[in-house]
Amino acid sequence: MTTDARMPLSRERVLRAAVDLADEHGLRALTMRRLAEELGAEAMSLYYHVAKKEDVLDGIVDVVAGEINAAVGHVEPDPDWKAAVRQRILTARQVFLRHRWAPELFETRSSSSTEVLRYYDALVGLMRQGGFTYNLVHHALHALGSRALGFSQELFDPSAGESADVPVDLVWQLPNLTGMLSEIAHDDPGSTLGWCDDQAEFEFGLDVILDGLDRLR
Amino acid sequence: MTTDARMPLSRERVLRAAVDLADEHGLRALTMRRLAEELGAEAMSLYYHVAKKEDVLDGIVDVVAGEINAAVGHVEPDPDWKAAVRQRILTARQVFLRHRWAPELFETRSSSSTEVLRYYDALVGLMRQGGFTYNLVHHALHALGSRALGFSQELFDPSAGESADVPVDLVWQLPNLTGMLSEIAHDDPGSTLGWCDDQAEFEFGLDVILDGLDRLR
DNA sequence: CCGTAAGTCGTACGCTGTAAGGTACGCCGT
DNA sequence: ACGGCGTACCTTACAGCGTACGACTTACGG
Repeated sequence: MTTDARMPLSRERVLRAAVDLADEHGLRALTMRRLAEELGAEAMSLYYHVAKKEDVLDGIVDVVAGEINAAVGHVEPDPDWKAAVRQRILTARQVFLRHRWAPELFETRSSSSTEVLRYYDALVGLMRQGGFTYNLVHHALHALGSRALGFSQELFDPSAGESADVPVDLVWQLPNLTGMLSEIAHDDPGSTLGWCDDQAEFEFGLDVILDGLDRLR
Repeated sequence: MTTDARMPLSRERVLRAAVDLADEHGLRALTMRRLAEELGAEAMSLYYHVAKKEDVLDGIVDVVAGEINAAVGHVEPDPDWKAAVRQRILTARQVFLRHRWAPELFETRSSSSTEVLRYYDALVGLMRQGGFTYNLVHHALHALGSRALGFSQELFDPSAGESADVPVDLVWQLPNLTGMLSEIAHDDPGSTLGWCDDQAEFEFGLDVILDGLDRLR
């Protein structure tokens, strides 16, 4: 688990270890002491390469965004703007599936990672080529929200509706919800990102937005 | 600031104080000691009324969702499903504008607040009346994501692109982004929720999705 | 051989959530 | 009247957190 340890520390090595730690044990396990331990060093040694913990968090956002840019760099271009953007976003999503902690982090960082800016720049370029005005691209990015980067935080967990921790008398007050949940065979708990955000639902929402934007083009 | 203090503690009083504290000083200031201080009590006294801090966080989510349900209860019904849903969501959004910390919290809670379930139940009912199948309603909720509740976390902060903390050589690598930002007079920093989510952008994205859903109905 | 810099570490401080146990008070049955 | 008990609150204490500060080790140029 702990890498060979006697390699010299560096900002890159610290950030890569941080990503690995978050991948394996979640964001909560990412503490300076634990991170140092993983690197075979002491907590305070990290501060020579990193300003503070916030810097580590900003850094791993940049690392993940870098992975996204590397991934989308391999997709072949498509003359149809919608297919190109769609493919790009779905490719980016694959990276988030490897780093389940990333959405939560991306949404709470305020400073813009340069890799994220690079990603958006290419996305803007794709839409411009597709005939969008700058103004409409701007609206489009807002409309897509986090979907532009490849994830969407879901607030609604249908599985909770059928789980037993909801009191029975409350269920009677939720006729529409229980009706829906009983009809929807929501039995594909496969590749979820966050809670209940499987591939089909993500693509459905994405296509609704992309089709809507296409009509406004 | 601190309320009159000699009223007896209760779960409700603790949660209301927690909401007030978060409103005034942010989520980071919401610690058990600080919360107790605000109530004129000691930290450990709170644990008689709440299980743990997570319970407080779940509780204030429920409080906010309750405010939303109270607010949407006053909107007059509309035979047009789209107008009804739209009005409902925009009304809910007003509540989030009063509690800027709430989006971040809503997205990191996994357990479903009963008030949130009630909100979704009514929303499902509205769409069913509008002619949606349960299956399409389900897709619709996923497509709306956090917008269904009245907020959308924005990842892209255009103001960062023009701020000086981005090095000049990087700006040259972002022609599309700088082109867009120079053309967009993004000078309405008025009612933002999170970063750069003003009313117009929220409504634009919402309408794109609602129109798209209407066509699928 | 020494000065200086880079890189690492030990110690300590103030903060966090909360486990464990103590204290004051009102209501109860006898 | 009185002992016991549940309710509500408090005191103390502990492990873990981020990190300020200063000391240490090593490498290297003069």
